Amino acid sequence: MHLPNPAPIDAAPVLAWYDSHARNLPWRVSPADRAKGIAPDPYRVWLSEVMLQQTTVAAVKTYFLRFTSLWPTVFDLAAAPLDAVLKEWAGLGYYARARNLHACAEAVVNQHGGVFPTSSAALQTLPGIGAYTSAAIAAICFDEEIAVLDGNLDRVLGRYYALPVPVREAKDELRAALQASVPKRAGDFAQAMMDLGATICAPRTATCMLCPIQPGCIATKTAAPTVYPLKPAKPEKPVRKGHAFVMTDADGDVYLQTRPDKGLLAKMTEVPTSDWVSALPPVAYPASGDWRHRGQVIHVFTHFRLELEIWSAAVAPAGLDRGWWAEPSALKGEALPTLFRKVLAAAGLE
DNA sequence: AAAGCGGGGTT
DNA sequence: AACCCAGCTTT
Repeated sequence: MHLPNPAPIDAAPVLAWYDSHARNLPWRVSPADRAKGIAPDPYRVWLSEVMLQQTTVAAVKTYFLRFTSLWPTVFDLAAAPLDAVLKEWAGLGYYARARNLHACAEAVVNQHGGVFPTSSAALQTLPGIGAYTSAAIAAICFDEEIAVLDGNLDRVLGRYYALPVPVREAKDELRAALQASVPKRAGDFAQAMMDLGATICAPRTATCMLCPIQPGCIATKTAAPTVYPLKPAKPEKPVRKGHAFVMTDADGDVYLQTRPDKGLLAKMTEVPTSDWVSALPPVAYPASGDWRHRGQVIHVFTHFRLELEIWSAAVAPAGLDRGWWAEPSALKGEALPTLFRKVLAAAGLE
């Protein structure tokens, strides 16, 4: 046990702070409207929460507006082809989220009549909805009195209790301490604590004099509150190298194909590449042509750094039957991850 | 329990 | 250039 008998957080000043300092977000019902009995739309809250998994608010906003414009209800999203969803998700990353999002929409429509379940336990059985997201939806939409523990709260609680070990080693204890603090306004409390972590108790700075829970905070009494939460040592990122081949035909169309069903960037659109390995392999062109080297693209993933040599050529289409030829003007609408947009840009397209 | 899985905003 | 984000799923 790292937190013997932790004191609960006093929710009252947190809610009072939220009433006057809540962020204005496209998927959020303001605390004033919530007090009038206006409830959030579970579809919009769910969509925003999935987009926000490991992704910043700033990056999500435009995607959220685009999705809700194209597909205003869960019925619309469930009826859309997965392909269309992947195209709209392109650039946001973690593409398994988009596949699970579509599967979840289908499950809500086909198994729940288009109505989202109202308990965190039921929500968590749906694709792409785990411990955090189920709690967030249940609290925000239905005021279920449940602890909503995300990366912000890891930091806020790690500091509040001056947690002496990395969060991963005390997750259950933090959740229990938070659970003991949840008030009736559970949804506003969850959002308030996340806003607190995003604005006052930020990763590199803590503006403790403005913090509504400073009185009980242990870290603020120390010389350097931001040393919490303690971080585990990070492993070094390996480098992988390879070649990417941008081919055009006589019409100037570009050769594209779909990535495999599983693994990195699954089912997304790409141009052909070599394997990505630690030592740059000899170049093996996928078709004959006047190949030109177009420089290098560097792209950093979560668990490795990728360095691709970019080659382009006009080729005869014979033997290329796995993919398709796309007009350059149509590239914008393809399900191209950022990596391959960089590759096409290096080859003079896009 | 650990690994795999993107990309960009912020500092 | 490092850090880290409203985490989930698979192994």
